[in-house]
Amino acid sequence: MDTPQKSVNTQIGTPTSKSRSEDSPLFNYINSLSPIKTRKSLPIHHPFSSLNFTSPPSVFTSPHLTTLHKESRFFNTHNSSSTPTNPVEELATQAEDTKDASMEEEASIEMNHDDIFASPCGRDTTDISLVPYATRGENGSSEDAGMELPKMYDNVQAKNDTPDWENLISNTSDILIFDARNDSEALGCHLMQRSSTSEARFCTGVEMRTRQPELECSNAIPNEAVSRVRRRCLDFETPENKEALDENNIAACEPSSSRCVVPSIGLHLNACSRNIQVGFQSSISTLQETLEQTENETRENADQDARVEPALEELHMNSRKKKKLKMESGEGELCKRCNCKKSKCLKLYCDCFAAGVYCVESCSCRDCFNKRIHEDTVLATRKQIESRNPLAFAPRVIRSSDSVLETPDDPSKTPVSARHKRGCNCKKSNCLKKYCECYQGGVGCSINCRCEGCKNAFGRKDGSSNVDMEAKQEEKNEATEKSRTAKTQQNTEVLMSKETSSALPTTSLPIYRQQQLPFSSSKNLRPPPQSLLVGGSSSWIYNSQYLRKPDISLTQSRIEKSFGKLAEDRAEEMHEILIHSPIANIKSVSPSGKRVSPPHMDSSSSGSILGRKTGRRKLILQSVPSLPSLTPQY
DNA sequence: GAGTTTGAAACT
DNA sequence: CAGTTTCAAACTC
Repeated sequence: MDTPQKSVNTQIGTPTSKSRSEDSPLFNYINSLSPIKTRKSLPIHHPFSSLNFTSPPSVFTSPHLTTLHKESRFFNTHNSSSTPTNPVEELATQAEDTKDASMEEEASIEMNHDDIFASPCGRDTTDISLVPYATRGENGSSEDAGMELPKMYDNVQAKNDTPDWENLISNTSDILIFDARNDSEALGCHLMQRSSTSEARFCTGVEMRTRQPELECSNAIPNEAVSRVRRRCLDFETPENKEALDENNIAACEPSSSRCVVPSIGLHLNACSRNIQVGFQSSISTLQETLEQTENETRENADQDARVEPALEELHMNSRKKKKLKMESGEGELCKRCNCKKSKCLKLYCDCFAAGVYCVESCSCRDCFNKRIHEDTVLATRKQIESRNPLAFAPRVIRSSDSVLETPDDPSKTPVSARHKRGCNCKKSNCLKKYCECYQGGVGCSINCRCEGCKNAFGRKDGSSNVDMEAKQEEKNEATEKSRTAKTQQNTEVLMSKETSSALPTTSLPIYRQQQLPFSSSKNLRPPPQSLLVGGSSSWIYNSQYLRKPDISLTQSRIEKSFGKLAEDRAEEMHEILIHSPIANIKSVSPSGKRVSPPHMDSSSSGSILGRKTGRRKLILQSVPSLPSLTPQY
């Protein structure tokens, strides 16, 4: 199948240089003398041909191979940049801010594994927060199932990149036509690639191919640009910064820093979102021009969001009044501040700890051990808690249609787009106050809940949810969806750039699964502000005030929304990995059974999920063997 | 800001 | 597994 493509690629790969030389009498003469010389030039003219030949479209390619392939691809690409006639390289050059950036790319790429496996807190902020705790267990054991995720990322990414290059070659003409008007555009396209890549990450091989047309633009730019973006995201995670952060054991919400995140299984957007925000902010500065192009649309989206928001906003009005005070003090809700007195911030009582982040100076906790200096203690404690409940640090709120799959046999299940995984146990609050985790998470109660007198505004346990509100939201969603679809057709580039914004975080989150945006793409349902954040108590990060920011901040909010979804997905993924991995034997249900209801555990639901996401799930389980880390653990 | 309420988390 | 205790956030005044 690839053969014809190869030949075509070979033909169109270097049209200009070839035509010149081959037409020259000198060439003919040389050719007659020594064909070897002619061949010798081929690698130069077809720097990507070999890549094309080695492209393994198979989804089930060994991760090892794909990883290696990816690396080799990168270096090939990098080497190819020395070929001055390479149009790709020209575009890459355009996309380069500095030459140093390109040099950093190698480090960036190579840092991936490092970031994933090695660093605990600091350098990792973005990545490690999403790395399963098991991934870097204290002994660095690779037996943990969590290890699979980073590899999966590499695997899939490599698989994705490969088709990109295939496409790149096959669409050389497009490359030549493509004219990135500026760096931002180029990067934007690249980011688009990242987005598409990330989306395709969970597609089957066939799906990935079908998506390729969307990648044409990105094909015009080598992965260096992408890597550079990633690198930029990691700029905040340099050892220097980490040192600085670690010294004070804070990171928190200072704009220039990232909050230290406890490496964990948890998907704690409390930290992640912030990290993403910080990291992406850097990228945004580079992509500002691109974003300006999308600003109008972004504002429109903001308006759309605003239209959905009020109903939900009311529900949180009271709490916002108080939170506003925090916001005014500059802290806001982007970072959680705990107030623990007795738990030493080493129990799930502590929001910071539960969110997988270290406490910060602004916390009011006492005898806090949830600090980097006590990393060992923190990790040990986390491990202990996870041994008791593997999902202890997993998001509590599961959003999107997955929720339907959680309890497919539940007729009373409300169409709310998210569910609390374990369900609440409210007795007196009627699930109308933030005591209720469901309500706090902005989701309706479900059959998993054991609440009494449920009046959850987001959906009652008995199914008599706030249908009107949801129906309206659904209508708005559909309308928004249609309008966006139209916009997409009108201006694919811009939209892709926007989507890219959402996808970018995952570029610096190597192991993250990425799907559709939680509420913007497939469903524009604006979640309750707090529900945007999975991870229970961390939800509040997404306050509407933050989300309401138009321009770039809004884009960032989309990132965070995306991340919320990612976190959920990741949690599910972890969940499944837990199910299918050796540690699945760990009791995934709490002793009482009331805290940890494993909605995915039952055969029907898990089967449904697997059925729906069979491709990637099986890919996770089957194509990613337990391989030792390629990089040092520290 | 102090005190109360609440329900999750932890413990027995 | 059920009941109890502990805990900190949410809430009220």
